[in-house]
Amino acid sequence: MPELPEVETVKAALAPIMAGGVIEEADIRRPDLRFPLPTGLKDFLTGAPVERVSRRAKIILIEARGQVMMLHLGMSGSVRISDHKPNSQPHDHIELAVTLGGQRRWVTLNDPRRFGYVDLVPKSDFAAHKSIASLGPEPVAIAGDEPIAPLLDLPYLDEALSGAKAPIKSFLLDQRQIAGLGNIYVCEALYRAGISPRRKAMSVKGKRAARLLPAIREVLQEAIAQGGTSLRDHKQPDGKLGYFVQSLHVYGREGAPCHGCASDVAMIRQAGRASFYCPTCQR
DNA sequence: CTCCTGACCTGAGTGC
DNA sequence: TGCACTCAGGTCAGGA
Repeated sequence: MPELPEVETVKAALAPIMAGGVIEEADIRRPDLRFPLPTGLKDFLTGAPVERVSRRAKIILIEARGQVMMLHLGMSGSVRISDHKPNSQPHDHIELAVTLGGQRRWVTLNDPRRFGYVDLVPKSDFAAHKSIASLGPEPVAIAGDEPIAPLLDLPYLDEALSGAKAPIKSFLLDQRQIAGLGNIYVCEALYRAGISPRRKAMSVKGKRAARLLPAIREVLQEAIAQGGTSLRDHKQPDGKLGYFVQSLHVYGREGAPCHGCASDVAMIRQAGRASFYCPTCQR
């Protein structure tokens, strides 16, 4: 489900209700998601004063007690925030009760497919964690956030593109190159940049590369501003839908008219993933 | 190394 | 209705 804009939406909802507060209760309802949950997770969480909630790539970071709890939502993970203890839903795996400013709220992690994971790492080892160390730069800066990683820029992008033989579609999905993009926003960024997903990454240079960078930034920033993209069941933590789905130009629109030239949007498979694009506008 | 495939898991949608 | 099948927002191990 969640790419950078959806994860950013979750983090932006969690930060004001968790940072500076205390996790008073932690209900861990199964031993694993994609991986076994870290040993001692319940003890770590129970009574923990939360220092900060942030995000790197698609991973939510909750800092407390000298450690960082890493939360990845995988394909189907979501977070709900409730003012009252919620009725348990299928696939609610972790429920936290958090108190801040005298108000208690409940934070529930739901993940039907369990492709998500939770890990716990000392702050001093965070940068070396295998899910963090290999990540590429962050594509967008979030107003008010301290930078957690280098920001994507054109010199970096040009250099990274120049050595990549894979299609640009696969390149952009590779978290080691740029962190945070997923299938929706790669398709949309390539549409905005007028670049075919089939083009070899190393052939994206000059004006094409210069168009790609703002296309990536703008599509992500617009999606964040609209609360992400709700396709099937994705919701923001307050239960609202993400409205960026209205702004999709190609993703999920196979056979529908291109918004630019009215020819049919095409769908191909690349590295096992669907790529949607306009064969006329994207070269 | 790089790149691609299949696996992980459940639920929603489609077609018969 | 029911069943079989395909597909889904993401990684990750393994093989070419």
